[in-house]
Amino acid sequence: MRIGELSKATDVPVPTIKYYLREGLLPAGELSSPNQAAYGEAHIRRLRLIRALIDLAQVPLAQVKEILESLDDDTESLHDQIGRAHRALTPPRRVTTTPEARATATARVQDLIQKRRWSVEPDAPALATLIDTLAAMETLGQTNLADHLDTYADAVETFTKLEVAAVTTNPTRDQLAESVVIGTILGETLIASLRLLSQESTSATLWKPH
Amino acid sequence: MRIGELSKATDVPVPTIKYYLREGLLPAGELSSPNQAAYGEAHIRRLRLIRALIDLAQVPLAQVKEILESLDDDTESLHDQIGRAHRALTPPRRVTTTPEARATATARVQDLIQKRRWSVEPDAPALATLIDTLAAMETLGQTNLADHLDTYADAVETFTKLEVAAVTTNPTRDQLAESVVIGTILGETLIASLRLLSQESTSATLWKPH
DNA sequence: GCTTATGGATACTGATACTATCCATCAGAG
DNA sequence: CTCTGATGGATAGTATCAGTATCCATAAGC
Repeated sequence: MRIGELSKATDVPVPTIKYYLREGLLPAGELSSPNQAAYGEAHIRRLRLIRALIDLAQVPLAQVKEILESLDDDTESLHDQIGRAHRALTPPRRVTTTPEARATATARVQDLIQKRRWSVEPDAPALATLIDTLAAMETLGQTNLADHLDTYADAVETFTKLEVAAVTTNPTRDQLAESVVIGTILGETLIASLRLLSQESTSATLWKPH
Repeated sequence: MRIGELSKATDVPVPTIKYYLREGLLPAGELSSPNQAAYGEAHIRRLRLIRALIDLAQVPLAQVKEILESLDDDTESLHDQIGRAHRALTPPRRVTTTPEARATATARVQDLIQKRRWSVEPDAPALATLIDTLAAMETLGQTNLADHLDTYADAVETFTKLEVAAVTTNPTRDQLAESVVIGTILGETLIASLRLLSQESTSATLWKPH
């Protein structure tokens, strides 16, 4: 397959494919002569994955690159690969909330983690985001949701169990890793859009004028 | 309060506050003379809300503006205000999946909506995202999750019920609208980070080397 | 042999979210 | 009452991101 056909198959413009090749997101095709390369099915799959992560999950290109490198590196443990995917989903934030709100939020989260016997690294990226979010809700005078943290955590544990079960049926380590990463990232988009649909429906019945 | 104090109170640099004023995200202070304006508590709140939406929920500035305008416009129905928040969370995507995958996904989603008696506009932004996400999962050979759509939908309905209950205790329409919008947007960040924590914990116990 | 496509390199673009600078004015300290 | 530093407003500049565009020598396929 030449680059034009790859472009047609994935609907990604040729210059964009070239860009991904330059950036190292896509492995080079097999060169038969200095300006002739052949691409295969793997390139189509990879390109589709890249676009799904960028377009659907809004993962920055640099993080996509990291994730892909991690997936291609079979010396890395599955746990570390997941860690990278997580980091891709939680960009570094510099949030300001009142120190009191932060303290309350931190305590609440620590409590949650302890009660659920979750084993979480203290520098987990999602930990900071969770604390910041709770603190922001508090600062904005929106405490109601935080009071139901436990209910949220229950639901979220259900998701995780489901995903682990779904994913461990995968035969090979490679496929497993890819499944987990796709599930983690696209799963988030899936849940978010489902939630919006459910909200819209509820909003329509409760608050739609007339 | 002068702009410098506002800056100190919120930890947002003065030039950034000026920028938000220019862009119409923040209402102007009360002018006492051509170069002297006074800001109040409302400005602090507003600024904190803006930063939470931008930093935590990654909502683009232009969308933040739209949401705030909608919140300030009391002729708009709550349902429409929620609609705007939803649109802010679902940027227009141009995704390519195989037509077959799209068809399957569309049918699946229609089925889900019908069975749950959700009332959703056919052009709801989240609808397209959900279909695209399922189609992408299918195209990427990751069908497992989609088979549990119903379980996800159950959990998500729980969220919505919880949020509606939490929010309808608000006395005034204004506060209600703000609560709903904050809950919708920051709630997403909350759920996402909780999910990552749960995943990390599971991953640590299952797959952490040694 | 002629048109079109290709790989590779380099340069340019548009959007986003700020920062920086300038300036005339003004408040408050000394 | 003067001097310093902040302020409102305007305009210009910057960094990052994610591509697009252009050029060129070479190769494919009719």
